[in-house]
Amino acid sequence: MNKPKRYTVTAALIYANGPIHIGHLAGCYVPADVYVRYLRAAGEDVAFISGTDEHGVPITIKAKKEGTTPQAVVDKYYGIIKKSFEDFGISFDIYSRTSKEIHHKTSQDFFVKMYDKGYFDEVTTEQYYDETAGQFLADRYIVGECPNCHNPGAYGDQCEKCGSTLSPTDLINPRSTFSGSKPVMKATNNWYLPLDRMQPEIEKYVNSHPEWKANVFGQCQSWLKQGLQPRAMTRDLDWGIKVPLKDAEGKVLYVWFDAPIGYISMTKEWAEQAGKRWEDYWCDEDTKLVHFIGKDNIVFHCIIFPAMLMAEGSFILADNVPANEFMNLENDKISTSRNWAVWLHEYLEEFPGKQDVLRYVLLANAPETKDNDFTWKDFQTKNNSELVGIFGNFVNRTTVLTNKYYEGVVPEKGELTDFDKQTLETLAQLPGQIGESLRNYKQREALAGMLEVARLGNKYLADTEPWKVIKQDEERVKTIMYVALQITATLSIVCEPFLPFTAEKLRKQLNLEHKGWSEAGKDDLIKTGTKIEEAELLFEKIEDSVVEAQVNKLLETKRQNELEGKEVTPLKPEITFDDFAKLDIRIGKILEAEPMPKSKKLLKFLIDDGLEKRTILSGIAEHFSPEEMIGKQVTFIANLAPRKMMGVESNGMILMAEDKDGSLSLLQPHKEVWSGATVS
RNA sequence: GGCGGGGUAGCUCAGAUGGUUAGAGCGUCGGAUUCAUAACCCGGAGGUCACGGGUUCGAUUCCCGUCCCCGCUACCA
Repeated sequence: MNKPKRYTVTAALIYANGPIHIGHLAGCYVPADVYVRYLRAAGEDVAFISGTDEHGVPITIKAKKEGTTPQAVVDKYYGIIKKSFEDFGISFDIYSRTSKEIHHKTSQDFFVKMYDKGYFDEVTTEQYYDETAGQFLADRYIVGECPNCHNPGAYGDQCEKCGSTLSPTDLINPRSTFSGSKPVMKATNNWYLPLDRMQPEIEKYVNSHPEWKANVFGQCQSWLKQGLQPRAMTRDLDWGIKVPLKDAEGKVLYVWFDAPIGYISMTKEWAEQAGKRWEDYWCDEDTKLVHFIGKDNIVFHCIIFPAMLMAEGSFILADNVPANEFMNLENDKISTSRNWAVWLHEYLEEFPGKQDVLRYVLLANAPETKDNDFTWKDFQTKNNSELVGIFGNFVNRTTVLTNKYYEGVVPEKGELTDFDKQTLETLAQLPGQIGESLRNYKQREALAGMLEVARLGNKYLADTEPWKVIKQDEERVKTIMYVALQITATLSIVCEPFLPFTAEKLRKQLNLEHKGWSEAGKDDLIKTGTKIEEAELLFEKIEDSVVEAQVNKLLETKRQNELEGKEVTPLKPEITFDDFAKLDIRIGKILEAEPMPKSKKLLKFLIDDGLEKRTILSGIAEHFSPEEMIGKQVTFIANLAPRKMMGVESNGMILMAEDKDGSLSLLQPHKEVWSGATVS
């Protein structure tokens, strides 16, 4: 697009059911903030919008677990999350929430408009219904026995023990978590967005943006190739935004329908406060809309939300969706449930005032093209060698010398040498380069450019050696310090998007006003005669013991996880001896083993059961190789009804014990027995 | 298995519509220096650009195949 008149920048609406960690910051919020701070410094008109997403089933479950209300849950986390963002200098123009009245109304209007235009298909499906509680049950509200691993506490969407993805109808003996009663199937109507019919338009949109990052564009192509499916935009639930139609009692908008509309309703809220027209930011072709998100949201922001916007008809579509990949922590995936994370509120307690250090490290290592790793060792190194050694040190050298030679007053500029001119020329070019990188979402490159300014300063001082020259030529030193001070002044501008707290400190130290990006690089930013403050360190070293303590904390978490990670599965209901006697459990010997073609999990075994050779399939390919299984004695259920999987009939089931860490062990007799031995 | 992303220096990562010596930071080794938080500055070493084929005058960059890692998706009696 041509030069936009204004920018609407959104950062993902975070789900209000937990605090936030460095992964959120690295993947989405710091990049968004850097982009926005740069645009503002460059004089652009920007609206920076985000908030919490407060609807959906997981929040109701969390409330139930904690014995409180969904509203109490979202109130609590809205507060915590908002504070974390403020603490880290994420400069939203508004940080709101989807529980606001204006959001409910905006979402409903949006829905009605699509409805009136005939965009939805009304579809009747059979869903589980709890007659005692008088409500339909979301998948998560149904528990039962997992058909795969027979864990009795599997949920309707997933068994957390074996990881299988389930549908509620797969569960054996389903029960409602509300009343414990057995749910019944009941017909219900919901409204579907026919993404399948809209595919051509969506494809046209996506394909008009080949400049999107490879991970984003590729992910979209993956979805499009598989073919889009109609998607329900309403749910039978009582927590959320009411479906604004007659005969829609007990139905709410699907959380992924209302959440992105939150960007619009929050813009409205902000515009009202700020005296702006929200339409300028959402309905004007000259506005550039950019969504910052993590890679888990790509499909919603690049396909579903644009489809909704197209259907509604009055809005612009995103010009770019610069999604980052994920940030790992010490070689392991960040996980809230396993407490494998650096929580922002904890970080600030342990590293008070060091927001910029974390911002810097997360940016320097931002997962722009692939998943990246955050390690405390690297955190220390980046702090000590780059922020302290290069950035802080240069500023300190300059301010110390200025105070020493001139009592803190910026000296006059004399005759410039060729080297001075060359340095100032380089200085003049860097801000433009950094800005260019930022506009292209190359933030790591931009950050390196920022540090390059400090490097330029260090080199300038090393080459001009004012501490030596002062002994022979005092006049010359004035010019040298003048030039060095100009570099610090430019630094205070170009570091601002990345290190806002440091920028503020530096400006104070130099007694410099807040200046725009276009001023950066000029050779008279800080005027002769300006009094600067005493040198004060911008960053301090981080000692080995401090990062070791953090690593130990994580190791402790790991130990805790191993201890607590698995709970012993509760006992199943009592059975009689006759029930047991129905099972025919035997020992057999594996004669042949081979992987099932086209399957990641299944192995195919030929087993000698004493009577004959039978084929058994088992989903253990991720734990055992076929070779190591051959010749082993195994325990299996011999009279289980045959079942065909991937075209091959399986006659029985091999028994395994699952250890705490999820690894599997064969159940074997303690000395070799004959094939066909029965177990009783 | 399908679809997508990735496999480049000890580490973390850039890059190339195919073209003379493949880059950065950190680490390491050596030098210089003392204004500065033992910081800074200069220089060296270190890569068969996952592997095997193909197209080409020439490929690490394009094509095909294989292997490995990550995500989504299917299979898990």
